[in-house]
Amino acid sequence: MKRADRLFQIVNFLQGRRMAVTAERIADEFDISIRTVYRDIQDLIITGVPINGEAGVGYMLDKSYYLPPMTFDVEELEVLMLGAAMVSSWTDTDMSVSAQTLIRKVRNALSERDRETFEGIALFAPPSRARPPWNINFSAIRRAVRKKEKIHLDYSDEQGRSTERTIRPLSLVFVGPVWMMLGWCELRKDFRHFRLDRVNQATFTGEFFEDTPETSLQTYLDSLGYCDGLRP
Amino acid sequence: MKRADRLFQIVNFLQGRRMAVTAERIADEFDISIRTVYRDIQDLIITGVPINGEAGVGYMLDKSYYLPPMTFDVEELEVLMLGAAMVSSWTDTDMSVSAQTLIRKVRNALSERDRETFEGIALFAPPSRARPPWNINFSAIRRAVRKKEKIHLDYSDEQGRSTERTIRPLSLVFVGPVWMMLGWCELRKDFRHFRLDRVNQATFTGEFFEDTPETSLQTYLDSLGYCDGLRP
DNA sequence: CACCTTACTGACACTTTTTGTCAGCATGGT
DNA sequence: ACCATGCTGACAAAAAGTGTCAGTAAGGTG
Repeated sequence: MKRADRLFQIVNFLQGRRMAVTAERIADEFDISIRTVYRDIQDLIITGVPINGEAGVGYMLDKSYYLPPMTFDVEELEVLMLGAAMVSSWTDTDMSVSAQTLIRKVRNALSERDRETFEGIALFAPPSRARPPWNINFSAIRRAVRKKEKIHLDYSDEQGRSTERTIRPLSLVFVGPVWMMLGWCELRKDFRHFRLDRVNQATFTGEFFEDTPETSLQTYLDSLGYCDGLRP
Repeated sequence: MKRADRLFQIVNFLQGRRMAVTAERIADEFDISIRTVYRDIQDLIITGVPINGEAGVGYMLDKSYYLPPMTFDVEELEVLMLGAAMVSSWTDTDMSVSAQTLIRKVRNALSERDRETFEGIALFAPPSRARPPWNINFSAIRRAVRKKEKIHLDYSDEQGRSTERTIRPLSLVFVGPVWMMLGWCELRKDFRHFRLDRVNQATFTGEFFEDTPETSLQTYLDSLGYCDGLRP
């Protein structure tokens, strides 16, 4: 079991470094010889962990997230499947594709018999009627949230008046059939939310922001007393 | 690597048998000695796989689903988190709890740095307004779908007329803010769907059904030309 | 180009882990 | 009481993992 453990740890070690790591560094870390590192890495790759090695550089893990072996009960796995199906129905094409991939991956990991259990638990009528169409890239917004990149918005308010402002995107909020972006508005100096279907144009500024005590998502949540576990 | 592989396979082997399996049976299957089986099982348990052994009986895996180590890209993991959050907001309490558990499990499995990436991607306003409340147990219906147990329904149709019928539950369908149950109606001898918020009473009959070519979910889907990947 | 760094491979002796065998105890079911 | 089975300890044999060394290939840099 010693080796198996080490293999997990190596993945963990590689994960969360944006620079390449040399075999020597790994050997030092785990107190093993470089030769053994090469052997370990090879076995990891065989197992399907997406590690890339380059001579003269080192090792890098593909920007991917490694989950160790886990067990779920029926309900949890059902949530996973249901959730992915819902996402597939209610977001944009890019994400829908990812949702399908996720579902396929997980299904394939189950034994034949278990797969049947999750057959047809839930279907989703496409929300084409109810959902107002938006014309900005959903995926791009999620990326901006992750990277904390400011967005310049051309937005129509309830009265149809068009305004422009720069906001710090903090989160996406799904309220009915409508997606909204929650952000800190630099114009109003306050939290605001923007319906995606009312955004005329979104420009990604390439400017990044840091959370401050006044502008952080946490602050907003606290101000709502939003502690009921609805946060992902 | 041989042993690590076998450990996975043993879990796979245990999974999907409702009767207990003896160590001897496992030893035969993998062509190893019984002693080794005991050692393997112990290591699996240490790793967290929920295996129960009883003297005089054999081994049983808790009704749980084991996922081998997997890698996801950002998008896929985001779908998982988003989906679970959506399920948490839009289904009943039981399932909401499972959704929270799922989210917690996955978050814990990620490295500290990665966790931040998935902070606050999406929030969900509780759908209390839009969603008509239902008074039957969502979880129980899902169980009936899984077990293929007939349900006796007291249902109010669009005109408010109350009818009773026995149906074979096939799937749950989420159409807007509304959940519906898709089933084969034994009264009408056809597929029908029933809004959960219009169900007055549901009785689980304890009677089970087998899919037939005429009454299967697949048949229904085929009749719709429903092949756009929206199925979980 | 020369030179350095690093990934990668093969071979072989050495070390550690895994395995099978055997012997015995504990427990659940009949 | 008896059987089937889980579970543990000990020890030698088998297998897998490891370090060392020697060498090749592929990036990067001056």
